[in-house]
Amino acid sequence: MGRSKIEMKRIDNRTRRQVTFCKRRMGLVKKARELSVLCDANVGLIVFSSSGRLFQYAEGRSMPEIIRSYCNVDACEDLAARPTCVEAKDTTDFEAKLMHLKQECQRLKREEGKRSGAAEALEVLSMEELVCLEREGESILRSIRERQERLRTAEKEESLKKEELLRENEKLRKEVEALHRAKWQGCGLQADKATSACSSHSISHQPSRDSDDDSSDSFLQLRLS
Amino acid sequence: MGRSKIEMKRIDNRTRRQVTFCKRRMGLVKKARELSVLCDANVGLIVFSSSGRLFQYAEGRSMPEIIRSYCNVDACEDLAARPTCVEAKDTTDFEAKLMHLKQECQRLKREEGKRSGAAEALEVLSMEELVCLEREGESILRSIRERQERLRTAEKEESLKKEELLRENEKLRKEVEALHRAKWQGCGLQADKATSACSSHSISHQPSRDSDDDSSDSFLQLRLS
DNA sequence: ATCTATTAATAAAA
DNA sequence: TTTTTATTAATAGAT
Repeated sequence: MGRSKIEMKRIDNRTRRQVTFCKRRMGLVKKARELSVLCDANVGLIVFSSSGRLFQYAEGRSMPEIIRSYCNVDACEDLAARPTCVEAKDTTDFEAKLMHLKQECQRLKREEGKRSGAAEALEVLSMEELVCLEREGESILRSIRERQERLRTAEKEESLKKEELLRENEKLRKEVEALHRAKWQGCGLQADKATSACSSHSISHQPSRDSDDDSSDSFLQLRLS
Repeated sequence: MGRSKIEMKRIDNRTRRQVTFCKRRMGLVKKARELSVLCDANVGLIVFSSSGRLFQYAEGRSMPEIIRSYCNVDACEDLAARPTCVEAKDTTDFEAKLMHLKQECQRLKREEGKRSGAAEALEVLSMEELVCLEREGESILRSIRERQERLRTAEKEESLKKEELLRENEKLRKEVEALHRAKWQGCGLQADKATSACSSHSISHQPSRDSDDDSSDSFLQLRLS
């Protein structure tokens, strides 16, 4: 529902994805509330955005209560079944890895912020850095356009080749037709048979309409000879 | 949406309530899936019908994982306090966090690749995506240039203000000089002393050369009065 | 954030 | 229940 239908896959455009996330998250919460109110149900909704932010909604009872009920009814069995100690083993290792990844993530996000042209990100840059970023952006845009151009050229070539093939096909078809006529003329065969045999071999995009005129001519010639 | 609008309160009719519950529950799950797919989010949905039946839906990760993440971020202290769960919780949680961060990192790297205009990254994009990227790039360049423009304007304003200050300073300096001269004339003091006293108070970037012409006028007027 | 053309969900009926 | 259909609601894209 919207100005156009959208494909059911991850939205590539970052901005579009964020806007959609916000809108649909609100829509989902609204629907959850309606289900809870209309049908007297307990609903718990947990949403983690792709950046890891938590959104939650609980109606009827609090989220912990709902989760407890959930754990009693369903899962948590295997959770409870785990031996008390999976050894707080390489927690430090995990922590180190986490730290490392977090830093990497932050760096990437900063880069992304700069590249996404976010006002706050640009606000802190000096003129020198801005000029550098501008050059970079221009170069990227150039590559994008080059790639587009190459794609377009390739497409054009394809269609040219196809046209060429069609033309050649048409030419050959006519040649074959002519040769067949000449042959029938020699053998005294009828023209209509020849025409049908011919068209079954050629790929033609126009219905063989004017074959009447043509064949009537040759028919006339045949009679005269 | 339906043959008629319905009031937002518990549906009294048991049959109607059940039918609505069934339909809306399915609708809610569909919406949850769509949010998850379109926006790359992790969604967990728990629904208890009024008769206590459990329905659940989890996308992205399993419900226990989502709940564990939820518990870490938010509440559920007493759930975490279960002795059996505590030890297991830590490492699995680290694992979940690691996984999440890794995914985030990968996503960011992919984005960066696209944005950096790397040939390999562009090679795999469709014309549609390329056009989208081009628009994005153009918009970013626009923001960068706008920011540059604003910086330049601010700089220009600064320098104008400075010039203005300089001019005013010069004017004031002359005025003071003239007044001093008038005073010395009254007291019979010598002019050279006054000039030196004056320049020590003013900030001037040009040597006080033409002070003679100006002051000579007022000097003349003073003499006449 | 707000608007609106469109698509999607669904209330009632069958 | 499930399907159909007349309506209302959600929302994609634009502003």
